[in-house]
Amino acid sequence: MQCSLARGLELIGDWWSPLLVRDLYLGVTRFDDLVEDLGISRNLLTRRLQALIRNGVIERMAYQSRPTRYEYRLTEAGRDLVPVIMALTEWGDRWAQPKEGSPILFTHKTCGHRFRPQVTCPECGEAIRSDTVIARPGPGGAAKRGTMVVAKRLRRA
Amino acid sequence: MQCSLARGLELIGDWWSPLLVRDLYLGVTRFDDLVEDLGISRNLLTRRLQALIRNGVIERMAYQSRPTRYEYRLTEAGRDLVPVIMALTEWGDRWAQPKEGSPILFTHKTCGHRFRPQVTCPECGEAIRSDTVIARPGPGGAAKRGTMVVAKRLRRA
DNA sequence: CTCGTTGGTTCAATGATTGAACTATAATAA
DNA sequence: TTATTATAGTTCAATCATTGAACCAACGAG
Repeated sequence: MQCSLARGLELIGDWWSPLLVRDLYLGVTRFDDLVEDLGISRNLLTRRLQALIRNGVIERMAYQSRPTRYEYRLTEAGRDLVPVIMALTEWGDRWAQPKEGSPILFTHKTCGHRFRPQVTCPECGEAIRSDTVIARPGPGGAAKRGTMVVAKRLRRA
Repeated sequence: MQCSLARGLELIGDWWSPLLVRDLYLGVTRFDDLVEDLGISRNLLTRRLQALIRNGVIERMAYQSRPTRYEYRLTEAGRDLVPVIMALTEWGDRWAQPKEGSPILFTHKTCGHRFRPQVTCPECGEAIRSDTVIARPGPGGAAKRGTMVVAKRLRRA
């Protein structure tokens, strides 16, 4: 597919990948811990980890030898994905919150405040909303699968 | 599952839902247009749309009668998801870009600038990074499926 | 020399997804 | 009148992904 979203989803667009990235970020980095934490079946975990490695989001490293044991780490691309996942978590928190309250809270080291992640425009610093953004086709925009109708419509608008 | 991310993913955590939300946002709102644009099979589109309606992300509205024809619209929850999807698109653009360049560009109506969506801390306005955030369990944090190990680890840290 | 720990693999059963063909309603054109 | 087109789906068989449970292998500790 042509669009950045679809290509992003090709890398991490299944049910488990975002949860795996979150767990690795939070320090749950070993096979058996991931199985226990997420309740994912072991063979699927193997496949998902391999796919994420292929896609450059995580890497597998030995943390000891004799016997060799491995853990999984986020790559730069993986770490770069973490804020996006936090924004999604925040959305989940707003629209699908359990009665007990937020299961997770974020604190920003830099400023020391507890905060809720927000997607903003870096030019003016304001939070963006669906009705304050105009989307237009870029140099790579084409009418392929995933943007057949969208590409036409963006060009018209 | 307990965590906000997992509950968010329960609402839109499959391959097609983010693409559907994006298309609805961009004005591709009709069944046949969605099929054409995304190349999704028709029966699956039916099921995904129904699921998104059940989950409160979109709604189905007649846009004409004789014959009655329907289109799909984002609800408030759906519109609130759009910035998150833009952030994910931006990530896809950074890490899985095609040689042709960005397929899509965003302009902020409010300030008039072309921009790349960024996830920030609203307290200090800075972009957040995986290493400048501390995650801690909130009032609803519990050691259930999806946070078995994570909950323990967060409490310790 | 057996047990526990870690990091997997294998396999059968189930569920999701695909692709193609088909249906229904009404407006419009010949 | 009848044929055609547009929209919004449904149905069905085949394939693919996911689940759950059991099994395997390397090594260290008791």
